[in-house]
Amino acid sequence: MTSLLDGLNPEQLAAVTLPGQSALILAGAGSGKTRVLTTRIAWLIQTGQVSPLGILAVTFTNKAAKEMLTRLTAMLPINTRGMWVGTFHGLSNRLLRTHHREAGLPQLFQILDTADQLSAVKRLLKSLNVDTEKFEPKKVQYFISGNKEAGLRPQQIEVFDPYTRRLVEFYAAYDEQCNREGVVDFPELLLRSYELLARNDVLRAHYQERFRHILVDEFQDTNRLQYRWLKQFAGAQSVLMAVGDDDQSIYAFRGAHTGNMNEFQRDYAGDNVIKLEQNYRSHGNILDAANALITQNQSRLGKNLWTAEGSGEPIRVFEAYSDQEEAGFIVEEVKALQREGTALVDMALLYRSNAQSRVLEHALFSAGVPYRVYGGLRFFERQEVKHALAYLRLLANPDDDGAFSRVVNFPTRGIGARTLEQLADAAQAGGTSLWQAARAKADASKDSAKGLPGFVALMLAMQEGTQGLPLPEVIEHMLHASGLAAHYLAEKEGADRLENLNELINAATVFANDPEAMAELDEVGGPLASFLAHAALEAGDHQAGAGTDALQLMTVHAAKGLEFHAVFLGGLEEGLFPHEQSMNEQDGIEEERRLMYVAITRARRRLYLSHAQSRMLHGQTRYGIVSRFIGELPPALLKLVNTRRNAAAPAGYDSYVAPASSVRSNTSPWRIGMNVRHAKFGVGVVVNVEGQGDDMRVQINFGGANGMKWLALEYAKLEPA
DNA sequence: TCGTTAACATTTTTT
DNA sequence: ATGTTAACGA
Repeated sequence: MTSLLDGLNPEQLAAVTLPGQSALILAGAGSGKTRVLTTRIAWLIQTGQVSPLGILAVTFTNKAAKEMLTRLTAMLPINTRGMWVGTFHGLSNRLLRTHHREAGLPQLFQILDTADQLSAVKRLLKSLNVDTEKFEPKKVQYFISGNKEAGLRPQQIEVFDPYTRRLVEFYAAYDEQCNREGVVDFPELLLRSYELLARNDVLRAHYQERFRHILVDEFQDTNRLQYRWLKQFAGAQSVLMAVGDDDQSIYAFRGAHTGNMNEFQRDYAGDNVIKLEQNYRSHGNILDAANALITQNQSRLGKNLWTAEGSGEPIRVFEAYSDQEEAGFIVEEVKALQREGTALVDMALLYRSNAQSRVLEHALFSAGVPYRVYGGLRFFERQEVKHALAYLRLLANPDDDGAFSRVVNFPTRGIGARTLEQLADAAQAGGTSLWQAARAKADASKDSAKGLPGFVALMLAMQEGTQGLPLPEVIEHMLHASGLAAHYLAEKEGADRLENLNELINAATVFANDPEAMAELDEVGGPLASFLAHAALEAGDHQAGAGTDALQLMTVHAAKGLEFHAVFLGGLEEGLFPHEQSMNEQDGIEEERRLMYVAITRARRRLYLSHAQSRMLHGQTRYGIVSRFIGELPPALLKLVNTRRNAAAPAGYDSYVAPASSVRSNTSPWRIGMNVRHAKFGVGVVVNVEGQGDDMRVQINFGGANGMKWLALEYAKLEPA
């Protein structure tokens, strides 16, 4: 009989079977972290140390939670229903639905995503007549969310200046608005849950008694509030296991607090720290490079990856003249690897920022290489889907002013800014929601066919018409009754949007038939509310093309947790990677270096690093020098593979150790402001110069009929005039 | 109310 | 270069 424990290395085994004590697991990249986590849960259950209901397992992404459940059901013949395995937000949602009264929330509270939250802030600032030049909505939103994530309510924030005082007032008013409307933003889900347990001794005791084993994934990414949230669930006999890798902490910019790892040691684990350092993913050279790089960071707990496999191939470095040449090189290599039998899905093009994908996409498209770009707009974030969801939200909770504002005049039904302003005033005066105010107004009005009364009639009819219908039919009814379907049908470019709306019905059908998903949320508010929560908490994979063999394009951030046979990392230039914005930030370079570490450790067998001397950025050519990170890798592991020139690498590859002088001075004879003569266009003045050497081109104003011209110096015959 | 234009900003991202 | 949003005029 095979055991769960078969095939684990000694450290993994120690982590999986650790008896009754809390521990911190430092799990390096590719060290079998997820396996340890799921095997431990399975082992605890199988050996009868805990019932499935006694487990609390928390992840960051829905994907990770799903993966954990899938692996768990493969290992154990148990029903995962009712088990608390999920994301911080998903579990908070469950807690708050169950105890909505104690938490001071309506049962059907709606969840605001980041965009909804921003429009709520805008609406608030408008109602307070705030000058949005002085207080940008984005900044106010950032302030509110930031403080919530630090666990702070308005009255707990220390104020030293009038500006902050104002922000705190907005925060308080914003909370009031949300309470009035029955909506909850992302950080509020956590803060509300935390406060609920912190204040309610009975509830806290209940959950602490229940959860004997608490496990957290990606612990290095937790923020302060998440850690405090966890601590509320941990009772005297709870055993905690936090799994993380400080070297892969790349989300400090959004509030992740690596200090949590030290605090966790102090609070729970003590010396109980297990390091998983054996890597099952990459060949030796790749790991040596990663180790050498990350050693340069000062603040780390310390860890060194090793592998039982051989060194493998050297890391290939390509130095391009331009981003275009870089892209061309990558495409050629990809095609060569494909010819040798590597599937495209097993190769990835990684970059620091999304803007870099454009050139790559262009080159791939021209070469006919299928590719798939990750990131970008997700399904539930699309405009048409948001409109549809807003109608549904309004059906579930008419007092949701955000949803009301979004659709009251969409599709347009002749309700202008004037009307809405009056409505907002009336609502504010009467202390009611927009919907209530609109109803009052409609009742007083004679003509109920159009305008605001028309909208009120529409919603009332919709409420009635959807009564008792199954979820997909509710949506279908809404799409037609609201006029959304007709609107996008009439629109020139509306076909895609219509398709997405149909896809929404599909999603609802799938959701309504998925016992797991329904079981999770159905008990707490009905299918519509469950579906809306699902839409808010799980933005939806931008699927399409799954299953086909396509090259993978994504940012380094998005690649975390993934692995590929071959990885191409482009744009290794100072200012781009490390990003220039990071240089001003506290510990910015160290986070960039961790990011580089993540990128390197994605590769199983082959790793390409490339950089370009010139690159189009924001419509201008920028000249960059090679990233310091290449210089931080042991030269012996690198191989320069430029084929077009420098067929052989320069001795010792020293130029990378001291990246000094790639910046060229502008030696061109053509300068801005200079008068020049052209054979055909006559005399003009140089207004702009771009590029280097043969690539150089100048913009000249010839005036009159010829006007502005861009001329390539390689071809245009110019002389000073 | 709607369509056009000017201004603007532009690292990374999940929930 | 490019996409998005705010302001403006028909």
